[in-house]
Parts: sequence; C-alpha cells; structure tokens
Amino acid sequence: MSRVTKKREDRREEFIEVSKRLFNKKGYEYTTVDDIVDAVGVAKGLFYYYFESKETLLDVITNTFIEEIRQAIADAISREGLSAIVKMELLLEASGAIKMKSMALVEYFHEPRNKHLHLAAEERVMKFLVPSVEEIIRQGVREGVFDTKYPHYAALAYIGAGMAISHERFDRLSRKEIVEMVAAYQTLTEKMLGARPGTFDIYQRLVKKNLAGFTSSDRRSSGRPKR
Amino acid sequence: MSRVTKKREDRREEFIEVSKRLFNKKGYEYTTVDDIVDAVGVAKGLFYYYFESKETLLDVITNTFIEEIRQAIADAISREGLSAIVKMELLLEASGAIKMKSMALVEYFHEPRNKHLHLAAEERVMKFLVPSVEEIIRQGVREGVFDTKYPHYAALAYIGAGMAISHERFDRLSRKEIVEMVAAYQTLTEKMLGARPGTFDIYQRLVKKNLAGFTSSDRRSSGRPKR
Amino acid sequence: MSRVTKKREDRREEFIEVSKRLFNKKGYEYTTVDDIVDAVGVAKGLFYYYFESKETLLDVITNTFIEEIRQAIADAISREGLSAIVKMELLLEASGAIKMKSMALVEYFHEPRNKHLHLAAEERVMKFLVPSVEEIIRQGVREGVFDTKYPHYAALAYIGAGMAISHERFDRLSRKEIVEMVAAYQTLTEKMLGARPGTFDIYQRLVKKNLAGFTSSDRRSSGRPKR
Amino acid sequence: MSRVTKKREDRREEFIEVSKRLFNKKGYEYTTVDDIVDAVGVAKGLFYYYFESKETLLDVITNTFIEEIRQAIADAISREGLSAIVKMELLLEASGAIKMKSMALVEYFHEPRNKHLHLAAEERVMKFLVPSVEEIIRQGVREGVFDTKYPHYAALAYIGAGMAISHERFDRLSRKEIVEMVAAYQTLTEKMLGARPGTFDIYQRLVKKNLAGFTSSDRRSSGRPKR
DNA sequence: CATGAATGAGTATTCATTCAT
DNA sequence: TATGAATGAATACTCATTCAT
Repeated sequence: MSRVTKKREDRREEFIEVSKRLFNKKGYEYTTVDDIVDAVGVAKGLFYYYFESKETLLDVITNTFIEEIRQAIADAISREGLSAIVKMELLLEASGAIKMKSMALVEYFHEPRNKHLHLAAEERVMKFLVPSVEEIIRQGVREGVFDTKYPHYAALAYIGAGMAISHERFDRLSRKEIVEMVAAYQTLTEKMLGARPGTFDIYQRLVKKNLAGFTSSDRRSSGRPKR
Repeated sequence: MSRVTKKREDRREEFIEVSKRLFNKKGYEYTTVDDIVDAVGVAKGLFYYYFESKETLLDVITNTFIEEIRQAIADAISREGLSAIVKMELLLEASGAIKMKSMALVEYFHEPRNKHLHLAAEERVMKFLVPSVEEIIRQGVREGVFDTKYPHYAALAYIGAGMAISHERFDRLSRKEIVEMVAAYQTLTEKMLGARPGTFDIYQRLVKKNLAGFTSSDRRSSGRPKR
Repeated sequence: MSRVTKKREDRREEFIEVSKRLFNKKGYEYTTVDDIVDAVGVAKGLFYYYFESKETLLDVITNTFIEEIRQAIADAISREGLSAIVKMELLLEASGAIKMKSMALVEYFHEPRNKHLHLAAEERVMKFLVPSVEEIIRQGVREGVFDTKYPHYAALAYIGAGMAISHERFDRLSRKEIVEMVAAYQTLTEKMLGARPGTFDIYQRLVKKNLAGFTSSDRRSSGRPKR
Repeated sequence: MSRVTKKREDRREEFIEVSKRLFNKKGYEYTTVDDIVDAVGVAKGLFYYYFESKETLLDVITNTFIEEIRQAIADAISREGLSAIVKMELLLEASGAIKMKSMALVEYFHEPRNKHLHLAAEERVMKFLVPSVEEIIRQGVREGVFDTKYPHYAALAYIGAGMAISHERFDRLSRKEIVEMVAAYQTLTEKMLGARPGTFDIYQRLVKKNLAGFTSSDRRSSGRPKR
C-alpha cells in the first residue's frame, strides 16, 4: 500500500530485531516468513531482498550472538600479564554481562521450543569455551593457585556445573536466595579447581553488581505456538 | 493387498519400535507418517487407528523412555537402609546401565537433529533427578561422609559436571583415556560433595564393567537425513 | 467436499488426459498444478499422490508418445524378409497412422507454445528414425531399387523434406491440393533416393485411405494463454 | 553508487547485447531482469526506462535477428538480372554468412533451452523463405536449368532437407566428412530441383571458404544453467 | 538518465489427517 | 482391524514491475 523506503542497513536491522522477537515467542520453525513481513509491515518480497532464505536469517542471528560471546571471552582472556584468577573473574563477568545484556536471548534459550538455536549455539560455544577455561586452569596450576591433575575435565565440570546452576530461574529467586546460590557456586568452584577457600570472594560483588535492577517479580508468560 | 491381522498390542508395539528407529535415523520432524507405515508395511489409515496423531506417538515414546529412567532411579534410591555412598553408586550404575541399555537413544540424544526430544527429556529428567540427588547428599551429610552446606547446588553441580563430561564422545577415546576420565570424574565428584578421597574408588570398577565390549575402534557412520 | 474415490489407474489416466488437454491449450509452463486439479475436480494433494512433480507428469506424457512412435516404427521395419520399398511404405503408413491417431498431439506440436515437448520429442525421434531410414536405404541400394552414394544424408533429406512438407496445414488444403502435395512428395522422394519414377505410386492410395474422414472445415481456434 | 550516464541509444544497445548473451547462456525464461541489470552494471529501474517489459526486449532481439536474415535473403535474391542458379548460390552463401556471423545464435538455436526463439524464428523465417525459394525455382524452370512440376513443394523439400542436414553438428565432423556432406547435399539438391549433375559444383568452394578456420577440434563446453 | 528499495501476485510442493469401503 | 484414495491448509520462495528520490 503506502510505500515507506528505509536505508538498507536500517531495514535489515529491523528484520533482524523483529525476527528475534518472533523466533523467541513462537520458535523458529513455527514462525513463517509471512509472520515476519506482517510484523515489519512490508511486502513478502522484501524479505528475500534482504535475506537469501529464512534459514540464512537464522544463521545471521545465531552467528551474531555466538560472535558476541566469543569476542567477550577473547577480550577477557587473551590479555597478557593477567593472573589465572583474574581471568576467571573476567570470564564470569563477561558471561554475566552477556547474559544480562541479552536476557531476552537467554530466556529464549530456555524455551524448549528453540531447540535448534540452543543446541547449535551450545555446541559452538563449548568449542572455544572449553579450551579457554582449560588453558586458564593450567595457568592457575602453574601459578600455584589451582591444584588439579585434570585441567581438561576440571574445565568441563566447571562449565557444566555453572550451566546447570544458571539454569535456575533467577527471576524466581529472592535476593537472599541468590546470595546463597552465589556462595554455593563459589565454594563448588574453588573445590573443583583446587583453589583455597576465599579465592573467588569477588564473585559476591560481581553478581550483586549485575543483579541490581532485577527483582523476583520479573515474570512472563510463555505463549504457546499457534500451529 | 495381503491383509495381515495382528492383536492390538502387538501392532501398536510394532509401530512404536519402527518409529523409534526412524526418529532416531532421520529425526522426528523429518520422519513422515508415510515413512512409518511404509516401514511397518501397512496402509496409512492404520496409523490413525492406533495413534491419535504423530505427536501422540512421540509423546508415547518419550514418556516410555523417561519413565524407564525414572523407574531406574527410583529403584536405585528408594530402598530403605542403604548408605548415601551406596545410593550414589547405584545411581551412577543405573545411569550407566540405562545408557548402555539404550545406547542407541543416548547416541540419539547427541544427534543435533533430535534437539526436541533431548531438551524435553532433559528437563523432565532433571525434575526428579535433582531432588533425588539432593536428598542423597543430605543423607550423606547426616551420615558424615559428605560435607557441604549447599546440597541443592551440589546436586546441580554434580549432575551438570557429569553431563558435560559424558558429552565427551566415548567412542573416540582410548581405554587409557577413559580410565583417566573416570579418575578425573571421581576426584571432582569427591571434591564437590566434600567426600574423602577414595570414597568413590568403586567408580573405576563400575565403568570398566560397563565399557567391557567397547573399544575405541567403535565408529559408526552417521547417516545423513535425506531431506 | 464430496469425496469421489476412483481406482488408481483410472484416476491416473484422468490426470494424464486432462493435463494433455491443458498443456495443449495453455502450454506446459503456463498450466499450473492448480489448473490441473481444478479441471479434474480434486484436491491439490492428490496430484502429488499420483505424480512426483509437474515435470514428472510431462515426462510421462512425452515418453508415452515417443514410445508409441518408436514402437510403430519398429513394427513397420524390423520384420525380416520385407523389401526396402515395402518398408518405406510401412514407415510412411505408420507415421501417417500415428499422426492421424494423435491429431491432437500433432496439432499440439505445431503450437509455438509447446516448444519444450516439440524439440525434445523431435530430437528423440530423430535419434532412432534416422538410423532406421538409413538402414532401409542401404537395403534398397543392395536390392537395386535405390541409387545413392550417401544413404545417411539421403535419410536426413528424406526425413527433413517430409517434415517440412507435413508442416503444411492439411486442414486448410482441398482434396485436390492434397493429391497434388502427395504427388510432389512422391516425385521428390523418388529422386532423393534414386528410385525409378512410379516406385512409390502406392503413396497416393495410402494417403487417400488416411485422409478419409478429414475435411478442410476442420478448424480450431488456438486460445492464448492467460498469464 | 557511481553514476555513469550514457546516450540513450548506446545504453539501449548495451542492454540488448548483454541480454543476447545471457539468453544464449541461460535461456530466456531463466534469465531474470536482475541478471541483466547486474551484468550491465546498472540499477534495476533503468531496465524499465528502456524497455516496457522483459518480453518486449525478447521481441526486439528476435525481430532484429529475423530482419537481418530477411534482409540478407532479399539482398541475395531481389536483384534483377541474376540467373536462378546464381540466386541459389547467393542464398546459400547468405545463409552461410548469416550462420557464420551469428554462430552464437545458431548454436543458440540448437540449445534445447531456446525452444521459444527457435520455433518462433523458424516459423517466421519460413514465411518469407519458402516463397523466395519457390520463386527462384520457378525462374530456374523458366530458364531451363531446373525441372520440376512442383516448385512449392520442391522449395519446402529443399529447405527441409537443408535444415535436417545442417542439424549435424559440424564441429564433430572431420574435414573429410564435411566435404562428403557437402557432396551429398549438392547431389540431393540437384535431384530435388531437377538440375543437371554439376550444376551446384560451386557448393564445394563456398563451404570451404566458410569453414576456413574451423576444425573438428573446435569443441565448446555447453554451460549448464544454474537454476 | 539513474537509483534501488518496495510490491505482491503467483507457484510448486509437503504432509498430517480423514473416511468410505 | 485394515485399506488407500482423497483432502486442504500451510509455506517458502520467485521475479516482473513500480515508484519515490
């Protein structure tokens, strides 16, 4: 009908943002290209003017997200002259920051409907996360702050435990419960890495900082897909 | 053409078994009802005589599988008079046994194609696995063999670490590497639960028993889905 | 709506007949699957129950037609003990018979819209027609009734001339003009093959037989495609 | 981006040339307007500044080509005072010249993809070619060099035979085979027209001239269309 | 002359489900 | 119990054409 022309990059971003929201709400497979163009308010053809296919768009979204994480991790870790403990802190901070920054997407990943993204992303993140953590652990062992004979499996356990714990729905926990969770996480981490108790005292402060602004009243209903 | 009549339950089982195999090979979403009836060798209509819908069938399969696991866990744990350590062993044995018993399905879960089942199942398993492990840990603390202030998070970490480690493709590891992995797993477990070193020495034997028959030369090609 | 069930072969034939008509009227590329199922009066899915794709259907139609021609030619020629001249007559008769039998399809081939079929068919027919005619000519030379140093090119010329002449729209010619055309064709043929004048006197009778029943009033309008 | 302004006729010609090449390579129907503007290196809208539609462009191209042929034929024939035999030679030479000049387009016509153009063109060429040849033949009969009672059908046969023979892929024939083909063509032509043997001796020289530069090693790959 | 974002009707194909026999 | 022909809604993708700038 009325023809609104936008700059290429703007429109492209618009498609991406709208699609993220729809994929999040209904799941990739149950979001049709029609849904997307309707939501953007443009004709069908325009979608294919910007993206080769629906799957291409998903790739773009996933890749962007993965790349953000990879970059954040690399930033935290690859700096010379940092101690292993500081690196671990930076890593946690980074993961926290990423999570907070893209809370929508984290939420998204917990949606059973988004299987696709979830697993694909998880696998790809693990591919560079595991070696990174493993290397930090080795460094920590060399520095005498960690003590383990199995850096690789310690890395896996560290990450696995962290993921399982972070599966807890933060938004359902009270402040006090969150503090307890962090304390537990700190203790378990120290044990797994063979670090002295108190090594990760800083966790408490980190999380407090990040959680500022979130309350347990944050609840949203998860709409069922139409189909 | 030729009309073979079977008893209700037999035919139903046949559908289920064939479908498991097909879902496994091609993924649920890319297995059509036509594929199923072709494989069973009956007419299309018969499928709907036995199952309300394709999704119903998936539910049946998933539920059966989950229930098997739940039952195995319950069997291991709910017996009176067992020590926490023995229960942990039984649990690991059970999970091992389940894995071995349904190696196909485990493999299945690692297949990125079967995201759906994976996540749905994972969540549902966690729902009764976490409280079970948590309860054992509490028991262990009472018995003085475990030492942790956070049984709930210890349970989460224990399970999460275990899952991350079991993600390693066993079939790519040599005997020696598997032994090392188990040693690592044992040590990490003991630390997370605050158990004395050696508490889970039995792990080594357990795994050796289960792995009997598997060698690192066990490789299978992963059939690509047609579609 | 109302569900009318037919036997597999009947319905299949129905699809083929209806499609032939539509392809003929609108051209293959401008006939949609929707057109076909509408004309047959069934639901869209049924088309794909019988044919893998629209193109498959075209192949079926073309192949059937080609095969009919091939068979007719083979029947006329492959019999032992026939003289070259008789074989030529049988061949002409066969081609005449085919043409008369499937006047619709011949007409069809003259439609510029049916490029696809036309050329594909022409090429495939030539592939077995040329060697067949060439062989008969060689036989005729051996028998002393034909005289040419170039059987291959005589075959090509014979066929090419025949096709060009048959391009004349018979339905626009009067009886007398047809007789003249056949006389011309006979004379030219005899010359090309180096046969004595009168060798193919039989042509006159053949054609008269075949044309019985056709009048110059046979006209049909050729509907333009919608698109 | 950079805006290059050309004179109307130049740009138009550019579109035509580029389109010829693309139609030739991929076929009219599988060449999109996007392909064309991309190849020319201009924006999409410009296409519609110069041509009403894609089909209009095809018409322009076809008409140009047909007109070139018509002109060549008219040039060869319409001159007063030439004998029928000379006219026939000029005609052959013209067709040869046209073929050589637009070898790409001839090749193009043999491509099954370009059915459309092929048939449309063929029909339109026949429309003025047949009467032209027929007239020459009549002239030849009057001059006593040809002898036939059926100038119209002789013309059809002459053209049809010529087309069938020229269907032979020259590039697969050796020099010697080409010479034989021409000899065959000459003989057949003389017979069809009722001309004395040797009347068209000149054919040999004509073809030799035209074929200069072509060898049987001239092979080109036939690019598959992407689609 | 030239740009390129926007339009939208059109099309083949899939597949879970129904139902008369 | 069993058959298999029939349904029809759903969906991704194409591409000639338009038009505001």
